[in-house]
Amino acid sequence: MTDRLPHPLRSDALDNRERILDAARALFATEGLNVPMREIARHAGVGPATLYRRFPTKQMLATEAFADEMRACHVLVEEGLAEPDPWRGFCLVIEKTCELHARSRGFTEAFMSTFPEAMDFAAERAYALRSIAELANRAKDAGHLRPDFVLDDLILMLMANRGIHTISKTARVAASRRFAALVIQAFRASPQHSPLPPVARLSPAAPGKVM
Amino acid sequence: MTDRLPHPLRSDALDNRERILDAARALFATEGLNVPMREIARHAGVGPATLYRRFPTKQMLATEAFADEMRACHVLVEEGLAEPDPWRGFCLVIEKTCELHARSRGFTEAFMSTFPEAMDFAAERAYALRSIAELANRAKDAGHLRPDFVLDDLILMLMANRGIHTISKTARVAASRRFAALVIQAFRASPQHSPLPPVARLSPAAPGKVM
DNA sequence: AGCCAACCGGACGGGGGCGTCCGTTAGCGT
DNA sequence: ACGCTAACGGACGCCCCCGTCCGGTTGGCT
Repeated sequence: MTDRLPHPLRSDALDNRERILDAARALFATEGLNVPMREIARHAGVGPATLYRRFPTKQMLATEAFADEMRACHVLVEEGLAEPDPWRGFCLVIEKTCELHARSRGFTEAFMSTFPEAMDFAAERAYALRSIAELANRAKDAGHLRPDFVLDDLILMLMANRGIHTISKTARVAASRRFAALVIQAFRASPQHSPLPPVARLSPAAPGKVM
Repeated sequence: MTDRLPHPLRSDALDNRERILDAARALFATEGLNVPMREIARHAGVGPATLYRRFPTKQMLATEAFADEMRACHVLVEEGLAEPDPWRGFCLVIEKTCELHARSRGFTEAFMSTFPEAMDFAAERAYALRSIAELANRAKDAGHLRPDFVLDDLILMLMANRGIHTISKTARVAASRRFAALVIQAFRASPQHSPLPPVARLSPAAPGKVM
């Protein structure tokens, strides 16, 4: 599940690889994607060359390091879709997504910023967005989601949730929980809401050099 | 209104000073506070030494560069307070604040992150928050703002609004307008909202090195 | 046990930002 | 018109990060 045929990797190499991934996960989570490669290497007790040998580019490292989160994201969306009540499913997805993103600063950055080069995340992200759009439409039909909701609003919320990455981790997941609740309140259909200002195209987001 | 007595500044020096501030405003707005000092100098058509002579630290430069925004922020809050309907005033403050922050990435960073060292912004920020708290209480009493709103929720929203700084400026102010509308919807008192998750302490925000 | 290839990490050169020094230029007061 | 001095900016040394090369080490197979 990890590598292809070319080399089964020697035992010490495989051990290092694992320690590198652990260090990367920890540092990406707390510091974001901008941690120096060498810092990761140091933290893993490994020379810079070894790090570069295993993961020639930071992108490849990030892809492997965030595989778990990526899977969690996929699962979370499917759970939302499976929920019989679409509005409940929609809420679940928002809550879980906010929490997931609150837990790792690096994951948020990787997930949000369509990478400079092609990124495996893009496909997964597209899948998630498509599924949520489906869910949103069902929730609208059921009359629980405000009719003027558009998918870009969700992206807006994800970008916004990204903004809370300036506080300690514990406070952050608490904050993002409350944030999710407020977001849900904002999206809930209500007799008293006034028309929303027009949407802005967000999708071709220029991420401005993340890696 | 600009400098103290020690030196009335020579004409060319004053001219350079002005061009530096212009460049700083432009670059801070688009690139954020992390632009290299030299880039500002280059953009102003000035040597690095001149820049450092006028503004020994980036913090001083930022303080001067954002004086207008700071004033605008002050005025905006006072307008909100002056509004006869507190809920309307509250909404106005949110809308205007979001727009103000959407217009300059650097201002958001400066305003939000209690600077590493003491910052003149802190006082202004404290004033704004105090005033908004006052406004919020009035809006609660009038029954338009949800009773479980706390000031930290507003900070949360500001931090979130900061998250949208990854898109082009035009799209950004549109996005932040819509964001503000959604935020207002989230804060409005409503019979159907469920209890919010507990707040997290945000104020002693560890900004993690901004300058 | 012994060998070989896979693997390791220290060291190197390049690039960029930082804050400061100093020889030169030019504003301004007489 | 002249000179004094504030003001200028190119150049310097420092540090950190980047990605790669190479001589020494060690796992694993025979």
